[in-house]
Amino acid sequence: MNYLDELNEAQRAAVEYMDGPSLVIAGAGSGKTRVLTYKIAYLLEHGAKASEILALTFTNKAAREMKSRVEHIVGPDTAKYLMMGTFHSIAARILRREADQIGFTSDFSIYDTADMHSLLRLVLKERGLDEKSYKPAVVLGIISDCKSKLITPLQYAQDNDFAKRDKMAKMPFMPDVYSDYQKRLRSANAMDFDDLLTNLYYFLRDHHEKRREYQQRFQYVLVDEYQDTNYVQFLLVKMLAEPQNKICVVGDDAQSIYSFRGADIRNILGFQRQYEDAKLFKLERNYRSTRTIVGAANSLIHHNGDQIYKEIYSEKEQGEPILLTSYPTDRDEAEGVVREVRRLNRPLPGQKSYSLNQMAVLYRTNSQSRTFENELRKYGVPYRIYGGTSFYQRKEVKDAIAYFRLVINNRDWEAMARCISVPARGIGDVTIRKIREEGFDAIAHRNKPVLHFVEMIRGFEEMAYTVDAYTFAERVLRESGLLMAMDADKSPEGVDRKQNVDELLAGIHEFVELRREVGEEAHISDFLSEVSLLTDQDEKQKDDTARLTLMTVHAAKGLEFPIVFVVGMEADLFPSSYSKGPRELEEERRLFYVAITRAMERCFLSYAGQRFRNGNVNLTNPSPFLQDIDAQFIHREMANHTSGFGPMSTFAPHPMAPKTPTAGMSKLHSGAGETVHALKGTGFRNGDRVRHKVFGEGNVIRVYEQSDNEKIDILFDSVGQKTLLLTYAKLEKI
DNA sequence: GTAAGTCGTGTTTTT
DNA sequence: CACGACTTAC
Repeated sequence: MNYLDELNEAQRAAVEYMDGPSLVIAGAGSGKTRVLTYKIAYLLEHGAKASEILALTFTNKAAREMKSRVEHIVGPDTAKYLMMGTFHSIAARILRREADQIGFTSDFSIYDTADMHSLLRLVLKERGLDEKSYKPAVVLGIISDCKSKLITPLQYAQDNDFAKRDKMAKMPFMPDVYSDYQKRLRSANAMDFDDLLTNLYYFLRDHHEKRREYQQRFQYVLVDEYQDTNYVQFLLVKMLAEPQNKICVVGDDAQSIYSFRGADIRNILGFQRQYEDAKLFKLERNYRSTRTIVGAANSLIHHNGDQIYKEIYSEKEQGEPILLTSYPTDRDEAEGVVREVRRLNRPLPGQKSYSLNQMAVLYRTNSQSRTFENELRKYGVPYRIYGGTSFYQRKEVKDAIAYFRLVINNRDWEAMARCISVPARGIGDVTIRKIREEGFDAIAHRNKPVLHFVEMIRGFEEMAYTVDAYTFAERVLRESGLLMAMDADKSPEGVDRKQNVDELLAGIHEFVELRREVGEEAHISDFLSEVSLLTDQDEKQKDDTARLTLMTVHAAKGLEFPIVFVVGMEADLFPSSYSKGPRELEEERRLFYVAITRAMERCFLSYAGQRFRNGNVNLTNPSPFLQDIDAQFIHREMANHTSGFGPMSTFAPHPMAPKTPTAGMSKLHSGAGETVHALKGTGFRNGDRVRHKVFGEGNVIRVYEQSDNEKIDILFDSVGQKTLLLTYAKLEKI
């Protein structure tokens, strides 16, 4: 086959080697996916059976993409036998098959974050523990951390260091909490995400025959994004690849950005120590970006210590320098970026034009998207935000799915709690607790609503395996009263929620149809086992309007855009204020590296002198990372206050400023010491002495007004070292 | 038992 | 600001 000609020397060497363990260090934009897909094709051509190949990814999207690309080369008939998927989905698939051997049924539920949260709260309540010291997010974090390191509740209880740490954190009963939590999961016939991995590991470790069977089956093991594996994933991969160790891991230590989720960069750094005969392939040629972008990224990442040495290079043109712009406020930043987007989208004659699809705005935190949304809406620029709460995490969708879950696994208490309370059917917390303690039967005969509920679910159970998933879902949601309750809610959010549930039903319908085409009938349980691991933000777009992409840097990993804006380049934001330690700082730097290397042609960086955060205006400093990029690649500029008032130094009223006060002004009280929201209007006059909530005192130099969005800017004299230009802040008069 | 009002807290998040 | 958890009032 001539596809090997499409590979460079390093890529080709990596593709052709499969006699033993190999590590492919794939720099950003170096054709990593290409190597993986061609490698699979190559294996298939050289005698491997599709079913012998196990390929593990981190996202469903990555798995789908790789599968479709392999399919393209070897054809669907071969490709369909490949074992390809995320760690979690492959683990779930095996565990469902072997469930009875470890005390679960094959219909076990998979608990997502919301379920885990509510289960934990139940455990805490039962133990009479205070959620102030046992913060659920923290506790779940500790538990997850333990699981990814294969520390059982028993081991946890015997560990003195943990005991000491928990005592300091005022959580002495952590071992009990952990243990209760696990017991509850088991009795609910449920696993959380981490359990999928640990349970599979323990199962294979303890069942020699089964282990040998799977080891035999998976002759070749390939792992994508290896830098993001945690300890249990490392062990699983290692175990499955034994004894022949035909294992190939692909990754980039410079793009390891998930250590906060348990990923251990040492897995990739130590691979060659783990397998002493491992071959190392480095893909250093970048096919994505200009030399400037690659050079800038290199200069940045070289400030990190621990890494596998490599020098990424590009053979493309030098390209434009990275433009670094400083703005007075976050709003100005958003406006400036939107202005640039529009300019690039609809350029002057003779200049290159870019579709909105070719541009992306990347930020550190989701909350930064709002400012951009406002500006984009103002100018009617179509955009699309990735991330946030995904479809299947939405309350209304979870409520609907809870019915299916409960019918399939009637020990799933979290699902039950949801079903019972939506729609409201006169069963409250007290009754739910009683049911939990005494069981349904004890309560049902003396409680009408409960009896009715039980009978309803029983009725659904009869249907579950006799009708297809769609018919089932539709009837359950209708007969449970959920659809009717949702129709009754005429509020805009309510209508929105109904739409989401309708979309869920449509999705189930599509699922059933797809299965039907292959001649299978899909039951609701089939849908459930597929959907429980789809946290995936639905890719499919309603129309083909070109849209500007907005997303976090994390979400951007693996993607590329001709034009990339990395915004909010400020200290305590990027790098995050939570990342003060050297290790954390290095991870943030890698994150910035990921951000820059998304850009193919042009990269814009920006920061604002002050930023509205958590209801306050904060003065900011430029990100220290900006110093890490070699100055030769950067061009700096300072933008004026662009919000429509003219330059900062001019105090003359803007021609567009309204002559009369803006709406809401009369409502405002601004007595001494009273907190006011400048957003709603301003009771301030030029020359007022004011105290800002965070930064002390100053004189009001000028009050600007703007009619179109009811936002008021107030320019102050020096507060600390800076002049504040407040757009929406809490102020006190003094 | 439910619906409206106050309080407090606040990264990133492939599964 | 903006959301979720808790408290208060029906």
